[in-house]
Formats: sequence, structure tokens, C-alpha cells
Amino acid sequence: MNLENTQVQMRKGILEYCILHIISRGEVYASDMLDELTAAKIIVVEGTLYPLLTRLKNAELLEYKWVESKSGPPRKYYTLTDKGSKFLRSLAETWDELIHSTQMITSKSNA
Amino acid sequence: MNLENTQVQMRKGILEYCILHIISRGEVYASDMLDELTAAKIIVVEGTLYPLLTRLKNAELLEYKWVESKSGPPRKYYTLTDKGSKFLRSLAETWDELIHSTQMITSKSNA
DNA sequence: CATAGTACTTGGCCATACATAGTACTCTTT
DNA sequence: AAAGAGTACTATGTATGGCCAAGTACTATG
Repeated sequence: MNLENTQVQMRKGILEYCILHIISRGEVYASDMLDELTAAKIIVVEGTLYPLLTRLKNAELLEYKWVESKSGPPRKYYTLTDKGSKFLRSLAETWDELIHSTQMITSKSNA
Repeated sequence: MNLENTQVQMRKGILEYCILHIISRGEVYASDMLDELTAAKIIVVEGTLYPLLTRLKNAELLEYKWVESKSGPPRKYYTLTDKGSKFLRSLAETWDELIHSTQMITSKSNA
């Protein structure tokens, strides 16, 4: 029970939400996502991102196509499926509610 | 990978933050916390709350004293330790940063 | 051909939230 | 005083997601 640990726990599920949102804005591949997440100070490593993408694809929320690259191996470019779009909307709702609930608790000052 | 699941994941770590905040405002016992969490629409069951309180106590973030009750068994009234207060402040920071990061991602509209 | 860089994969570990069942104490009812 | 209901706390086992670390495969460069 240390801070680092809780930080890890706090981001659970949120990553999924962020990834889906990034993909919803246009075709991207893993490194694009990592760049954007890093820019937003959400540090993610490959070993976290790739399995997540695979899970999302298996759940039919994402699909991808291979695209050749000039500098390295081909890349998987991801897009949202219809199912994925719906899921993203639900997630956005859940997230907003969660923020609201937390706000309710933490905005109260000492009795 | 269904919505319910992700909702469960999203609240991970946040519960800890909320509990610590509730306790920071004055002595409370488990049922008080459950009431407040429920009021904020954060549904928690006993089997989740009690182990969490035990973990927090073992980490020396909380301490409790037994208080007799007129209607039932004695209750554990919890308070924050110094360590717990510090931890709570760190958590608040982490949470704010996380919200900010997520905001950065999700506020971008379609390219 | 060897090396470096990029992209993706896999297996094992850990902590939290949850479901479920169980213990222990007090008060009320009869 | 015995039985039952209600309250407070405990214990066990499961599932999930994020992380570390090692590994594969392809391309470009020297």
C-alpha cells in the first residue's frame, strides 16, 4: 500500500477510455497513441498498450488494417467499430459520473 | 470486456481516496462511510469496504478505537494518522493530475 | 553480413474489488 | 431464559487490468 501502487490502480479502466477516444478521432497505430498519452502525462509502456489493444480488438470494439511503413515493419492502424463507438459513449458517461461522485465526497470540508 | 467490468476497474484506487477523505473529516465507522458513499452514488458492499479499511490500518494510514454501541456490537471508529493525512494529500494530487490528463485526451474533437 | 531501430508479442506477477459465507455481539419477543 | 432479528466485523476465493521483462520479426544502414 504505497502511493505508486494506488496511482497504478487509479488509472485502471481510464486507459481504455483514453485509447478508445484517441482512436475515435482517426486512424492511428500504437506509437501514435503512446505519443499522445505521453504528451498528456499518462505514461504507458508497450507491455501495457499492446495487450489492451488486443483485448479491445477481441471484444470487437476495434479493428485494424496493416499498413506498410517506409522505416521499419508494417503497422497496425486501428479504427473503432460501431460497437466500439457505443462503448466509448457509455464509458464517457461512466467517467463523468465517477468524477461527479468523487467531487461530492472530496468537496466536503472538515466538519 | 464489458461495460460493467470497466466500471469496476475505473473505481479502483478511487475508493481508497474517497474513504480517506471521509475519515479525514472526523471519526466515523464503517456504516457511516457506506451511507456517505451510497449518497454519492458510489455503491460499495461490506466485502469491499472492510478489507480496504484493514489494509489502510495495516499500512498505518488509519487507526481506530472501539466504541460501545447501544444497538448491536461495538464499533470501530476510524481516524487518520499523520501518515494517512500526508497520503491523502498525495492522492488528491494524483487524482487531480489524472483528471487533467484525461481531460486533455477527451476534450480533443475529431480531426 | 552485422548492427541498430522500429513494431508487435508473450508469460508471469501483483493489487484491488467483488461475491459469498461465516462469526460475534446486543436487543427484543415470548 | 431461549429464540430470533439486526448490526458489525471477518475470511476465502475469483477475476481483471496494468506492469515488467524477455523475445520475435521486419527494415534500413554501415
